[in-house]
Amino acid sequence: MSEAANPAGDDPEAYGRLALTVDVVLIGLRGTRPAALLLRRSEPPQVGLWSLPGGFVRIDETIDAAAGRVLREKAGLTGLHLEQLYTFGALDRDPRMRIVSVAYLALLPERAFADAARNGAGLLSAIIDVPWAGEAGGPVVLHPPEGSPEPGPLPLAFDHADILALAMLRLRGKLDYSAVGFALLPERFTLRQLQDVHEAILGTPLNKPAFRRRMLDRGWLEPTGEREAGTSFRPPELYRFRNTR
Amino acid sequence: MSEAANPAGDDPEAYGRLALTVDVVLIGLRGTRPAALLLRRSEPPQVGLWSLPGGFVRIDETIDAAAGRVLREKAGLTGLHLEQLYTFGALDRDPRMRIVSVAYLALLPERAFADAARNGAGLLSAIIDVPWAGEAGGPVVLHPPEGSPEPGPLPLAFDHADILALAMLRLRGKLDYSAVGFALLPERFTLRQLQDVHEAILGTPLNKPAFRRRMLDRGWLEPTGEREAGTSFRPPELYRFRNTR
DNA sequence: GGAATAGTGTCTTTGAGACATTATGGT
DNA sequence: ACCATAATGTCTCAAAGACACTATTCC
Repeated sequence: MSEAANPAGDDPEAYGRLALTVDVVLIGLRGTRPAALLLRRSEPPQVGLWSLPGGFVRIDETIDAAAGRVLREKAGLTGLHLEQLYTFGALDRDPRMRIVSVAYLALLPERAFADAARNGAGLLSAIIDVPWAGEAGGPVVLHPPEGSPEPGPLPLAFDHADILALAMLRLRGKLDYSAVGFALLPERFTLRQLQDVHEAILGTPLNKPAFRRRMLDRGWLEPTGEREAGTSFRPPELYRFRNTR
Repeated sequence: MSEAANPAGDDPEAYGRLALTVDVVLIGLRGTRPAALLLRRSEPPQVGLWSLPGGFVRIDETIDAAAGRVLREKAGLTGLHLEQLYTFGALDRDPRMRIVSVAYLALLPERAFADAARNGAGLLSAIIDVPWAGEAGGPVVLHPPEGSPEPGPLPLAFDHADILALAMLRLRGKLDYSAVGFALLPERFTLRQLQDVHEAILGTPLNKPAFRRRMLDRGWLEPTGEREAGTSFRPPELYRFRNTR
């Protein structure tokens, strides 16, 4: 901020205590559907509801670093696509105290997603159902994975449903002008897998030839010359994401 | 955030003191070029550099409300397009203390922009030159208005050049899939004015028939039936922005 | 050879750019 | 009548959708 006066002079303490946290939306794919990793709250408030992993921002770390730390501590993951989403600052978003939270989006390739769901301290994966035909991006509905004890849609704590909805919207919006799609795939992948990722996030089927043309014309894809093994049909070529820049 | 443990329990004070502010990028048009409203710093640190108007977020107001208050107190403006941009949290962005700042973008129609430049406490308008051919959006250069004492590019304080550059980038990105362009125009305007706005922000000339087709097909424009007065040629029709939703 | 999916060729449709032409108010 | 700009018609071109067809591997 940029007061002409010294901000240490007009004392910020006069404004009262305010805490800053980060909340991280971990998104990956469960087969052909988008999924998120969540924690089930075991303490009040909002016991039993599901929430995003998060933590306080320390005085000696950047907010980006805090998000990275949460990802490491809560999910045991590192080196992933991590981007800032939006900052949520409603007065009553947490009943305990005034908390402003910077939301982040983390994208997990299938392998990391499965690892985190297995090893992460209490992280559970839930299918994300986004019944959104229009641009608005309606309320997000979470379904527990197959064979889970809880049947219905999972209720989210605090304003985390808003955060998750925004994450999906952002993801959808950036999908075809940026390289986010690759962050959900392993290092080598087929064009069909890439198209599956796009279809899962957009929630709509895509035209195959047009999709191939677009992707190949982007110049982001590098053929490896190898082909996928273990198929009972013509094995597709494996591509690699070429990081221009 | 969403600790299973109570966040009041694992004490945020253990993490040290951290201040939260908002900084507002006020953007308008100076004739046919984008311009920003800035303050000249008169106290250390960074005396003489130019900065964005900003202020602390109070314990009892949302961050959106804080941005609105800054706009009102510093520029005497209200009821404008105001949207959150990004949150900046580098450790050394302010030498006095650890400050995390939520940046906002405010769009001013020509009239409000001129009023604020005249009446706002010390606000000065500067032409924004964005030498950005590619998507990256290079460093922003600020030129003082015509006939100003200072000649060269204006230096910005703290990380405000980054914030301004991001604001321009966001504006450019949202220009043709959202209605932000109208926020820089008066209530009634001609298609030529709208095209001028787009050209100023994109920094490139546009094709007239194509632009008209696109805008009219969007369904956002409502002809008023009136025409601009005082022209020495065929007077253009005035349109109004139709707020669907 | 059959099954199944990979990968491509081509026609059509849509939307944008280019450019010229017509329209209209003031002087 | 002339000027200046508004507003539109039309041709071309680029990109996407639709759909059919060929290619390749395993069995």
